[in-house]
Amino acid sequence: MSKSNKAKRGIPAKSDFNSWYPSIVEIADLVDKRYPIKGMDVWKPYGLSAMEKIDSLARSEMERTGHQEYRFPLLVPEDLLEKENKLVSILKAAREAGVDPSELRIGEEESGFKKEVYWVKHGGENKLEIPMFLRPTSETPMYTMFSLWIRSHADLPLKTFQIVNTFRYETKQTRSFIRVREIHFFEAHTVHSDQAGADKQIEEDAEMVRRILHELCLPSIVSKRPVWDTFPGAWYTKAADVVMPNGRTLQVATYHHYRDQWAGAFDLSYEDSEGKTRLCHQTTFGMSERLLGAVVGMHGDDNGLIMPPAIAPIQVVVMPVANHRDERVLPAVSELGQRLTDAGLRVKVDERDVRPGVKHYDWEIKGIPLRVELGPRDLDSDNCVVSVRTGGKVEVPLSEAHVEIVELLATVSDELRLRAEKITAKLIHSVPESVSSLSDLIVEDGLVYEIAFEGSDSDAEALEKSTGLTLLGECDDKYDEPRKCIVTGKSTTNRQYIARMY
RNA sequence: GGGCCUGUGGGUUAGUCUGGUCUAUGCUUGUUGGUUUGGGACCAAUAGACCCUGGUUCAAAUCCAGGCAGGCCCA
Repeated sequence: MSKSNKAKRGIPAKSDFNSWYPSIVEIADLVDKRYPIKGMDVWKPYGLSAMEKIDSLARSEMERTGHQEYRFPLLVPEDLLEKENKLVSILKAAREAGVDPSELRIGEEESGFKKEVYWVKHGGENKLEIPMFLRPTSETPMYTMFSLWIRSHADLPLKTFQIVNTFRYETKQTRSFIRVREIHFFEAHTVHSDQAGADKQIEEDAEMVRRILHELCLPSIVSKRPVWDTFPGAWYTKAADVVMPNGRTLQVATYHHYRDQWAGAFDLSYEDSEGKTRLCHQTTFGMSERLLGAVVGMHGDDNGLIMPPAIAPIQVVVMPVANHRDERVLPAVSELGQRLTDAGLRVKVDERDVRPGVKHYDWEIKGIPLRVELGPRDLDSDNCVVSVRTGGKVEVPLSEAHVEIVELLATVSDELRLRAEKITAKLIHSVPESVSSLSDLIVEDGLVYEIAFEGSDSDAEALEKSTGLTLLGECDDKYDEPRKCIVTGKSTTNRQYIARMY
């Protein structure tokens, strides 16, 4: 017992986030990174279960808003990409023609995913006439089919989604859940008869993101991405970013308004009620396992993960204590376990023959919100002891346990939200108006900066160059009073954030 | 795209510079048995590794070449 300072299974301190994160995902048994391809982890049951809970949140949002689940093929023939490439280059040309050359960003390379996808070029020994690639996202395969399905205004709106794996050939450093080569991806694609329908869809997407992030107890910054960071072919892109404890932002959700740009490329049109052919308007909405990455990174602590109750694979662990001394214990434990299960909770009864301390540490590392101990002393006093993962122990009357534990879970969620807000607030530095030029802006590593900014592409580039940070875009949350833009001095209510992005 | 570095049991690590004493070290983990059991118990026994291919040499974990895998830095 004098060894209580023994390293907790080698978990580095969370303050050293860049070592803590990769360690914890393996120690908590979410994934095994030893598979011999970088960026492709093996999902272990615990991690997979947490991810499935997140998927369920997304599915229930989809159901609530009238989307239907599909599943499209993994392989895409190369020639389908031509439509997409043509679209992207047309848009690019249009943008360039309408914009002052001095405002153009250099380095916008040729469009398409060619370099970022995995290619399938052989079938057995034979070279394929038309190579195929593994989907990096599914616009191309889906819209090809949509154009067959949609003929009349009665077919609209078409609201679809799928949860599938997508692939990107990442050459940069990979990190579990955050930057991977095989992505557990959620994508919703909708088709509308006019822009107003798509506009409404974007609002609905925003609302869904808010609701999901609320369940995950994650605060976020929602911004409209700058033009150069807009998804290829999109009219505009909005994204939700979560600030990780090391001050880097993690994009966890995006939604794109395509207007009728993609529809033009994929011949997505319908006959309206007057018999006229019109182009469709489209949106997409994407999320991924990054949500789990954000949960891990935001809520975990020196002792391991902390799972938000909404997605905790196990919400309550019930463990017998000193059952070798008292035969009443085991029956009481299984009765309590059953009662909690009947109350709709995800419960695990841990009857392993190991010391209680081992069980506590095991479940603590995995971030189980509540641990219930039940032993002879508790039986004598008609109580049980509940250890709360966010801190503290509570004695709860046995007869009321199923009610009180549900309430305690809610307090864990509240506490996580509170902590996450605090962590985020500490990481965001609001640049005061007195800092009125770029040269006065001193950037410290590990922080996100909030600034008033309204300028051209080249102003933005200057801003990014001088700070070494990336502009997230126009935040949805505007300033109440106009402020001076930090680059141009123009008066604006545009709140923007600059940060190192993952 | 350019440069640098690394590869030893499940994890971590010593040995590599200077080839032989390596039949490869420590910790941790696993397994078995016993004593234990209200927050990481103890004792004993036991299992488990030099990335791959080739070269140099009497002799290679160690030196050389290539491959594969991984990491880091800069554009």
